[in-house]
Amino acid sequence: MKNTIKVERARHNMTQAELADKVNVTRQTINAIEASKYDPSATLAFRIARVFGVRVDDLFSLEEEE
Amino acid sequence: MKNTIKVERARHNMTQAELADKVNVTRQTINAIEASKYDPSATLAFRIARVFGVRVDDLFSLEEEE
DNA sequence: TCATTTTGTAAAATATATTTTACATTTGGT
DNA sequence: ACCAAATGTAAAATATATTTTACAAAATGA
Repeated sequence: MKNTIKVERARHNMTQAELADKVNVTRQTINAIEASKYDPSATLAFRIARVFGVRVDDLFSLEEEE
Repeated sequence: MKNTIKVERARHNMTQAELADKVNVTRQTINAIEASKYDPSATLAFRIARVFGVRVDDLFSLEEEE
């Protein structure tokens, strides 16, 4: 799972903490997802996409994990 | 999280077990997701959407959970 | 340079997804 | 009615996401 959250945050200039607030998770969760440390739940993926007004498919992509 | 997996399966006439196979999870996982017993991971959501050739956004939707 | 905000990271605890095994119910065809 | 395939479901085990607390490093502005 890759994603362009960092880019969207820049575009909307929003901090990790602000985004975390809006989607009801902790800052660390956003940080970890941005860094691809682990994948979000589908629900969280949708919430984040909604904040930026983009489709989940445009924000995330499946980088062939085995 | 709602989804139209059952419809897509019908359209492609594919069984839960077949779909499970294609996306590398168990039949029970597909069954539970169809029944909205729990939400899939984003990765799984993408894999399922890919099988049907649709966008994640078209297959799943966020039915305002609190 | 100093102070403040933002980001990176980590370990332990908790919540949730997924597997495994197993059985019951429904559905479709004959 | 019978048989087989498909679906529904459940409990315990395991994997993975997310929280909490806490600190270190980097970035930004004055």
